[in-house]
Amino acid sequence: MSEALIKHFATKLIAWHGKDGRQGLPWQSIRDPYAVWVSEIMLQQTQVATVLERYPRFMKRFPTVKKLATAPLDDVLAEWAGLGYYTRARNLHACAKQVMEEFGGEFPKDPVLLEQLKGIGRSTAGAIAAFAFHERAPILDANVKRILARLFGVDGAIQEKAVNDELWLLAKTLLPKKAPDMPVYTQALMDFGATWCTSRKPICLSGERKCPFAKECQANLTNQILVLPRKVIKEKSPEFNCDMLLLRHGDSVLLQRRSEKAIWGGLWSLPESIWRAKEKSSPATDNAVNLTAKELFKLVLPNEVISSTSKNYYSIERGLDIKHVFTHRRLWMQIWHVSSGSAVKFASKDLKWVPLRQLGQYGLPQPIKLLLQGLSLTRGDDLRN
DNA sequence: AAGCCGGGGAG
DNA sequence: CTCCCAGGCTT
Repeated sequence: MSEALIKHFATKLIAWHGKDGRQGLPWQSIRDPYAVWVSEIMLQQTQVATVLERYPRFMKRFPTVKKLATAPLDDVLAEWAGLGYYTRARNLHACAKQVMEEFGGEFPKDPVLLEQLKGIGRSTAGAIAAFAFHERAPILDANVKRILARLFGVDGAIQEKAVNDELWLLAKTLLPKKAPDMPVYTQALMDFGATWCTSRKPICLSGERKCPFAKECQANLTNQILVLPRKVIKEKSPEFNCDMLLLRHGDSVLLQRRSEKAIWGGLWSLPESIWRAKEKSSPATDNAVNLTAKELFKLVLPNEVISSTSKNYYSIERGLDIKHVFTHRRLWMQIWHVSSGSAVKFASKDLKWVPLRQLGQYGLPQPIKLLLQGLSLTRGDDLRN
């Protein structure tokens, strides 16, 4: 039965980690709760290689929870730009304020209290409690779900509440008895899932190494390694078109702050039309798109007209067609280059002329950042002609 | 329970 | 291309 496995799991896993776990990741040696917290949030749904680049930068810019709490949100978003899931950055900022105001600047060690903070769910609370405070709190991220579903043959879709509850109970049951083992145990779980018990090419199927749980793993014994954890299939993500205005005057480009509720929430981007269900490309629809671009122009600059004859003239021409893939959507962005003879002033604080060389100070969506970087490289081209 | 939110790497 | 991920929040 699995009784023996339950009893010895933590010990065996820690032994595995000593030999084959990942070593030397910068956040592994850290016990400062603030630093642990930042690493846990940044690592959510984000690749280790990416975090290796961005984590030291973030910590250098915001070395303490107080520095983060008192920084302008725009600075935090700018530092977060390119990492995705920007709600994390806004919650990070809000959580820092919470810690300053409600907890006197010190993170609580109780996972139940941690979970009350913005952006910290049950699993992240467990990770922070384990790493920073040696609390016997379980985690249940995608790695752990996969490991447990395979080892104990947990069938049924993991997004079902009953299955999820079962996995949480397992995670809690398997915790090491000694609190001081919590950091290495928690790290071992993540490492084992990330490097050995992987989703597509687990070590037990490649045959290169011998899994320490091979003789006890239910999925292995019943030849269901690639079937578990089971999940419901999601349908193909819908496709959209939209138009974007690349409005330039001299070395500056017009940026618009995005709504916090929208995708890329709170970031600075180009003025953008509504998203339309993707139409087939044809000369006729090309004209329709052009109309949308002109309406968009009218929305941004209600008192101006696109004309090459007036004194402060505007010209419009079709630019790049950029495809961008989200988790649940695919978007084709049609860029429209508009050049103007003068820099119109805007009353709205969400519209702003920004010199190309200052773009680094703004949080931009990744595809827009790349587009504007390309623009900077070819700076000197006169788009007005 | 299902939808929403990014980005990059693996296969 | 598709699938995956150190999830959490909203509906």
